Amino acid sequence: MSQDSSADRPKPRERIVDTARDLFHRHGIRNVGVDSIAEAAETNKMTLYRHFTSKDALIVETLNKAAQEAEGMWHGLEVAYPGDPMAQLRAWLGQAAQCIIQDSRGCDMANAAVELTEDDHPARRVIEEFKIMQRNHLATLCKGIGVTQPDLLADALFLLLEGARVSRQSIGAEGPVSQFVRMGEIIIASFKV
Amino acid sequence: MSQDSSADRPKPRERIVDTARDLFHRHGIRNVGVDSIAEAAETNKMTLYRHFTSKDALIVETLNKAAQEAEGMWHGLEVAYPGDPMAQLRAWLGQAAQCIIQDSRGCDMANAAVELTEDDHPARRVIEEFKIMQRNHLATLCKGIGVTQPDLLADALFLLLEGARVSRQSIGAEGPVSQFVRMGEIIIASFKV
DNA sequence: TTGCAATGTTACTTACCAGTAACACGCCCG
DNA sequence: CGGGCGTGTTACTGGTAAGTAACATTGCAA
Repeated sequence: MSQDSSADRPKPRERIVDTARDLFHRHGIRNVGVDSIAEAAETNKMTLYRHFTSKDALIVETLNKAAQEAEGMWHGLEVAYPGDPMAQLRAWLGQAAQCIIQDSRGCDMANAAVELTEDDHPARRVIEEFKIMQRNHLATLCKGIGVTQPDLLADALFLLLEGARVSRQSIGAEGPVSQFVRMGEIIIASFKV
Repeated sequence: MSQDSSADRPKPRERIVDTARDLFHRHGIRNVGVDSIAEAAETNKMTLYRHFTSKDALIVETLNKAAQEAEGMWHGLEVAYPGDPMAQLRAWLGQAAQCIIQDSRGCDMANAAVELTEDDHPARRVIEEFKIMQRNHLATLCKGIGVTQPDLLADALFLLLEGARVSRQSIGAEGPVSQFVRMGEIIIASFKV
């Protein structure tokens, strides 16, 4: 064991990314300085800048990590209900609802798009690709449950989730957001046959 | 006529609010400084601070003005199709679609909620009240078109619009957003009887 | 015309933040 | 044991942003 209090904690780079994700998520990207990140990650600004060329590069890295986790979530659904897209879709609905209720700060990707308004910001590319992937995952499931307009259903569910996550931040969890699962089920049912 | 080039332009206070709204909308609140606002409003920082005690106060004022305009929009719908809630709802759907397509920057209220993360920020109260009003307006229309679950329909349409406006900023106008009107009509139809 | 009220101008303070320089330390591998 | 490599520390630069002070100007109204 090292003389440090926390023996086997991750390396600085990983701590920085994880801490930055958490702080960005809770307070917003523009409201968090690199100094705070370094301090919260129990390291310092120099080490941060040895791993990332700029704050923007760190932002991109945190979004990439978020995208990676999301991919894992989709994979998890497929593993949990193999060959049963309807079950996967229901599970997705439930997980999304849980996420919305528990977390008041919405989707990091969508929030980043709101905060980073420069057209050529490197994060915008990551955000767009991520959202396209999410929609495609949904579309794949919808194509497997036997509806006449799977793409349109996927779009509807996509917008429903986007709306719920952003509304959670403005109108709270007791408004329309609380009906998320019911609405999802009704929309799915209305597309059947 | 005054010796100024533009003869009968609004007073500084109004110019400041309008300019701030525009800049906040286009670039995000945190990305716009009071100096830029004053300059773009063709006045100066001192005059700005004589009318508003702080940047936060100006933010609140811009959101209030946005809320006021939105109320005018709802009133316009009622005037255009008096006693015909279904026509008002369709017109609302069309106007919202127009707004989403033409403007890439989403809803000022929702965006402000993303940027202003402090729980006690004075703007959060304005934002929440505004969103509740929007949902109530929708619910009023839905109660007039003869559906079994008007509140649930209102919630669905509310989230649909919220999702479309926020998605416009991440995935663009050619994705799920492009199906906004169709999805709105399908959802309304699915709630009928 | 006088005089007040709103506006304009310049300059300043204070604070924060992104990014860098120079140097010191400690740990692991050979 | 020695030498890097990653890390820590301090201090700094340059820029920007919120907010204020003091003074000049304009315009309207009595």
